Amino acid sequence: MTTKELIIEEALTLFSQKGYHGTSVKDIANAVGIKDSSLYKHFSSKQEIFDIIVCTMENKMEKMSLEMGLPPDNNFTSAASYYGSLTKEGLLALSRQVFLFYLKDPFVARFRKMAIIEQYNQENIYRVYHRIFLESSIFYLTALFQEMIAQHIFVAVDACILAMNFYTPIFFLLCKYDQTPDLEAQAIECLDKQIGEFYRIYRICE
Amino acid sequence: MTTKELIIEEALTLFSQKGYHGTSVKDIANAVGIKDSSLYKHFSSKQEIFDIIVCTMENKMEKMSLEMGLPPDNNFTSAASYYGSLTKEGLLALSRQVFLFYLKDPFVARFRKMAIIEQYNQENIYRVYHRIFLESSIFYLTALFQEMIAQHIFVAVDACILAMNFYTPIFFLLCKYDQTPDLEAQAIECLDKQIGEFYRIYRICE
DNA sequence: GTCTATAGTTAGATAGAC
DNA sequence: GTCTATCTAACTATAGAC
Repeated sequence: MTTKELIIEEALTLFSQKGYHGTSVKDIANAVGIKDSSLYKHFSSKQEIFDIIVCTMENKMEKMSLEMGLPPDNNFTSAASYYGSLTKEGLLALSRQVFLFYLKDPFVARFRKMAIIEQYNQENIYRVYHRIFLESSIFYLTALFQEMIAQHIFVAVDACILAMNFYTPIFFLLCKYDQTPDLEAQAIECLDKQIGEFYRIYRICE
Repeated sequence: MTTKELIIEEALTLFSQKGYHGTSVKDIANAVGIKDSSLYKHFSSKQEIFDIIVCTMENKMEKMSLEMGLPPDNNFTSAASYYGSLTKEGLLALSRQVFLFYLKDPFVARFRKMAIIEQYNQENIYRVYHRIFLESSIFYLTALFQEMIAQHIFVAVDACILAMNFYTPIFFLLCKYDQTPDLEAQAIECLDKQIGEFYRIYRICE
């Protein structure tokens, strides 16, 4: 890893814990193991470090979200069929995978925390955070459930409602168990109950 | 309003927008209309201002949460009967009232934002925020729905699941529409759909 | 690309006049 | 209880040696 990448890395960790203003250039340099003045050979300002993190993570998150969890490709019809073939246990496993990815993936977890604490302060991260965690998720799931309803996998209710019922407990649990990795089992138990209920209500049995 | 109260007031506004480290003592003093040094006649440090806000808001929030929205008294049996008599429109109105209170009440809205952006940095506000917005809400609703199930108002499923299904969309929408008061109608529309669905699924019709 | 040295600014906080 | 003046420390950032 280059020094530049190391700086990004340590800055992300510190920003996600103490926030932008709570982290000094010296803190970052210390974490990297260089003097604060040396840092300016790689970046022109502290703000630039932050902005580059936002850009980098924006692309990374977009890519990860696509690979992970939801669309294997961007074809909703095949995705719907694929998920439709899942048993209840398969659906539980899938939701756990998505939840734990957002909760524990080192990049995603730090980025989410940084975004949460800097969203009112830094315009760029507000947009990215809201797009990824509050808009795209619902948008994608709505389209997916729409297709699954068309394929008679789920009962015919407003797909947006399905998306909300599926995703909002995940979002809530992410916020709730953010700082308590030791309570992961409890989080998963609650998640399983919600997804189980979702399956019970909306899944059309063969 | 005394100067001391004014300081608390302006500090809360600034902390909720720019965070603790993003707000200087001078910023607060300017907002109040005094010199920064004068501020130390009322508080011994910047941290003390923050801590007093947390304590004050903790009590205020606790009281408001009780008055508002949910329990008219702490008797779940009567509360359950009361809410059981609500029509669908009554339930929608109630959920809207709770949502808009958390979203727009000047104290609650600022406190929630401050809590969100300082939760990883200040231990005291982490506890208060999680207790009020992530634990108590679910805990209270679980007890309430438990009682409503016993009274055959709702179908007999795990009351905790009901509480999550009722509350997590509200929580999600609070996060989503925090900074966009102009999109309030859109938020309410989505909330109504979720609560309507909740009513449709779980309410036992006479 | 790292270091030392330092400029220039702002931060939180105190002393003492009124 | 507000002000001016001031202290000390920390901050972002730059200059220049190696």
